[in-house]
Amino acid sequence: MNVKENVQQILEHFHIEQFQHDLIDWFRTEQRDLPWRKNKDPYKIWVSEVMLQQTRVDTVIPYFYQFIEKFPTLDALADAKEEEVLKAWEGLGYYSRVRNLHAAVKEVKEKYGGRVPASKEQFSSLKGVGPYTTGAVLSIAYGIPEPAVDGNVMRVLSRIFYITDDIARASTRKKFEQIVSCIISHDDPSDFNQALMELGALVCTPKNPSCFLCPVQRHCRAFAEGVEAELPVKTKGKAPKHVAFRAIVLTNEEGKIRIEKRPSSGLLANLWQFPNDEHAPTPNEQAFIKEISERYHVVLRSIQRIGTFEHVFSHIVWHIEAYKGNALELQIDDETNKWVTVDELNQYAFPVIYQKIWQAYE
DNA sequence: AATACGTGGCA
DNA sequence: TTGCCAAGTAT
Repeated sequence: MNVKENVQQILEHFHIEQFQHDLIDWFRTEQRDLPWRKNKDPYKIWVSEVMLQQTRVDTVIPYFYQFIEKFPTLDALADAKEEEVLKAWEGLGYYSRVRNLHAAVKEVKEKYGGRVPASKEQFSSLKGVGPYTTGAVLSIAYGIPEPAVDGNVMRVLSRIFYITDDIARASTRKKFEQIVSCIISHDDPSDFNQALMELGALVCTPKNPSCFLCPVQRHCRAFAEGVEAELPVKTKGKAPKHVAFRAIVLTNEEGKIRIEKRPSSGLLANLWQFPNDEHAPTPNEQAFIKEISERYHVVLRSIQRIGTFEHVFSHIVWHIEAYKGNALELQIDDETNKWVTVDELNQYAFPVIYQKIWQAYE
């Protein structure tokens, strides 16, 4: 059976207009008062959608306020230095999101005069703009009936239609996009898409869904069958790898701190960190002293242990043995290696794990 | 298709 | 405490 026939079959006996009405009516009275819902500024909607990728609403809210205050318009963000943009994102995670957003906004300023394109083709070609963000921004900001299928929507619809496809698989999202394309309200695509997500966040939750107060309970096949707790089907990923290494808060004779910029791709790209042996973990403290002395061209006689730190990423677990040490400085700064004062330290974006090490040092 | 890519919250 | 995330995208 091909995809279209499959979707046809799924939608058989489904009351589309009644569903739209029940869902949107609920959304209009029950939706949360969120900062990105104050207006339809495409730039602000876009920023919020990028921040919300894999990130909780409660976490995003303070970042959104601060980011918009700092970069109130698309042009303001386009004109900003990446250093400042990354700093505004510090602690939010998935930092390539904001580097892509920065690049995309620059492109919009140059090619489209600073106006976010309402064309699916043009908008979706921008860096960091995938199928979800395309649908979300075009529907919410411009009222264009495009599906915006995120984890909430897949969960809600897997229950409504009793769909048992594994939502961890990339291909499954396309099936849900087909379905949403068929059932989306053309009168109000914005409220429809947001309502589906809001329902997933407030009522049709991953655990213990509140079916008794669900506005679309009468449309839900999983509820009718009593299987809502079994859905959605989602296979789990593999266990993260463990990596152990050392890091050091290195001061010079002026009391300045040595920091270095991480590579421009990969984990925590372009963020700053303290000297470490992440890529070639040394077997003992003496070897670490030798390594740091040679790599940074400093005279380092002794180090003191600060403590052991663990940081869990989605795919890696870092175990860092942290030290402090004072060194005789023999090297000049460049773009990616600097001696900075304690005050200057807060201009640079650090991964959370290095913030923890700094706090322990102070 | 499968994996890389962050973080903090919650049961 | 350990697991599972939460409004995804790039490769």
